[in-house]
Amino acid sequence: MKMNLVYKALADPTRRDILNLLKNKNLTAGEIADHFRISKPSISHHLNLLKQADLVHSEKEGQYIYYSINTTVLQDVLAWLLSLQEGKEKTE
Amino acid sequence: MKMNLVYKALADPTRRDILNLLKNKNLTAGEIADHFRISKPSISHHLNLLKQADLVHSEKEGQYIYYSINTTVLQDVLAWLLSLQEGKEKTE
DNA sequence: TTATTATTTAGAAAATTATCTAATTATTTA
DNA sequence: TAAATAATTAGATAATTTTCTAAATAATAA
Repeated sequence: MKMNLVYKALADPTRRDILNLLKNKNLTAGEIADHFRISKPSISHHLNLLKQADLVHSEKEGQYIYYSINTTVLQDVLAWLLSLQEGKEKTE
Repeated sequence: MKMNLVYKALADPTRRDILNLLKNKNLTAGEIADHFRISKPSISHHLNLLKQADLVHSEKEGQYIYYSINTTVLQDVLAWLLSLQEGKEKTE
């Protein structure tokens, strides 16, 4: 897994908002787009970046595409953040 | 605190490497720059972004400037990541 | 089959970011 | 004081990212 894609994906506020939306509920691309003022193609692009980072999964259902969050990759981010905090205990 | 600056700061691999370097040891700008192939002004720029995000602190000592990591802002990132994970427990 | 709806892909423009060299500022040493 | 060292600032360029409209694809409904 290319962790750089994960950090890059998390760097954009729109994408973080999308993850917040998917936190409790799986949504279609259209439902997601409805929450934002930017165009559907732009949202589609953000969803694609989230997918490349493996932060979301998509599943086609008829003419709809449902998106769901995948938090497994966040484990590595979490671990890294914790490691940064622990490191300081020695010198302080 | 503008959290967007934090996520943006963490999105660059060079800046993440800088944080890794500062994890155990405070270093001068020059010592940090020596770890990378990119120019000193570029490193200076990255340090500035990390500082704006409040992820590092700088202190002048004579002609040197010492940089140290500040992990307090990471609490919020950590909390958000955990909230994303928790949200899914309901639906799964 | 034709029209409508949902979504993505293509291609381009605008904005942001990363990087460089040259110049500047501040400090220390000879 | 003059030279050397540490670091930043300035200004430019290249690369990446965000966003848009228009067009394409796929599925459903009339």
